[in-house]
Amino acid sequence: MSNPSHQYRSSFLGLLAERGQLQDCTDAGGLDARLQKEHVTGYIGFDCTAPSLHIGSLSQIMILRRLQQSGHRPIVVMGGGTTKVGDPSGKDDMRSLLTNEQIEANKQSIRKCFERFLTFGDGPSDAIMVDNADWLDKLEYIPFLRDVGRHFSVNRMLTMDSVKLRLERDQPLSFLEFNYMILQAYDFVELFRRYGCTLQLGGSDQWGNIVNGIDLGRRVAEAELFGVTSPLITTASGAKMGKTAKGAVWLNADMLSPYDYWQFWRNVEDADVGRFLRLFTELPEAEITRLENLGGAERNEAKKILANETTRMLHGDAAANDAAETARRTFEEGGIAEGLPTFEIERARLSEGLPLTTLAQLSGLTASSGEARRFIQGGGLRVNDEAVSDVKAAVSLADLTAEGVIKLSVGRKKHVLVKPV
RNA sequence: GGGGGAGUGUCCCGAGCGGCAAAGGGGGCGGACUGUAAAUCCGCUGGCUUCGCCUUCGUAGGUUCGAGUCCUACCUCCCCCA
Repeated sequence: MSNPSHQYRSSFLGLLAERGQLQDCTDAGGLDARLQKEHVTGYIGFDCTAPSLHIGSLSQIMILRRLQQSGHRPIVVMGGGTTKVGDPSGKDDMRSLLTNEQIEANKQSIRKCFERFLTFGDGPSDAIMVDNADWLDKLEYIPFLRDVGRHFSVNRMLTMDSVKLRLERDQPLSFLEFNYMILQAYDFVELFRRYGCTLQLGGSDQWGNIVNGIDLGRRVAEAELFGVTSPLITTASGAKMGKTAKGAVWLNADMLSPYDYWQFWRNVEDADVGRFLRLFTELPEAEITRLENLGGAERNEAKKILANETTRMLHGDAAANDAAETARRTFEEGGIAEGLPTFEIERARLSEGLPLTTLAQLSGLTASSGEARRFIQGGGLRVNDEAVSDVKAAVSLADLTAEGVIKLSVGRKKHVLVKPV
């Protein structure tokens, strides 16, 4: 249920609604009033299951940013504690357990990217970052059960989607994971006590966890807490956001280059452009309306703007400009742009002549020489923009272009420059 | 504790009388068509020094000329009984 923005008086809820990031809300009227009259502290928790967040989390990050822009205080909660337990929501099978060392390393790696989206500090609307391991690790089992566990009915826990879906599909659910919702609920209460946090935000799959936290807060702390969820973001064709052939679309530059990040946004489906501009940029509504109504090939202009804006926000102006320029030269001029991935090889090896399949594999263009062979057979591999048909073709210094490199390509979009050294 | 069932190509789902690099989907990638889009059609979707060799079907052994397929033990999960 998407609510028209005019229903809300507070700038924050109005903004979320306008941007398509409002799915559900507990006591919308009460929260709306609260947001108008005081600084509200709100949080979102992030798992530490990987060394980087990916764009599946980007909508959540944008929500925290919008919370801050609306004058409120965001808390980024790193799930250093809850990741040790594993959230069963939306997953069919049990995740393999990460070691404490892995979780800690992931946490350190993830935290950096928030600085690009939020302003941290000590002011009333400055963001703070905390790790729920700070309090979860120290819990004592029996006292915790008596203080918190008694407020949870197993009967009701079994009806929560995260649990119910597993059971219905005969998928295993360990007792460890079963506890996740209790810990997340407890997080909310702990954040209320420590920071006066009264709002939890999250994806729609977190609704149950959020409501549990609100209930628990009322029971153990007489707190009036609120919850807001945002829609699960999918592409127009229904796929989950962010999976590509190479894997997830990571936010950390060392996991996915700014150029590839830019390309991801440049290549979204037509039908997604307007929605993504609203979700992932801060362009004004009027401009987005104009862009999404561009027809035919002009739609590409809207995609470039989407790519520029999203890349700029994550990686900065310089990286976004570089990516755009590299793309322009590669695709619009069909030329050779320095921004493309470059592979260096000893001049001597090249002078002897090297099988193309080997070079494609070495340079990382293809995963194996066998894959390179298949691409050649399928007419998908090019040297200096010319298709190669001979599986046994060799490459040598004679293939250097005027720029002194050899451009290898697979498909329209994947290129590597081979440079002799 | 007892009985029954399941684990297949490291993207997923899923067939598989002892001859299997292993059916079929989905997804992905490449080609054609386009606008670096969608839809459609075609092809590919273990590795290598490729007329051949090597590694794969939960783990470890065994039977066999030959095992994903049979036997034994173990691990994990599901269901039923206690």
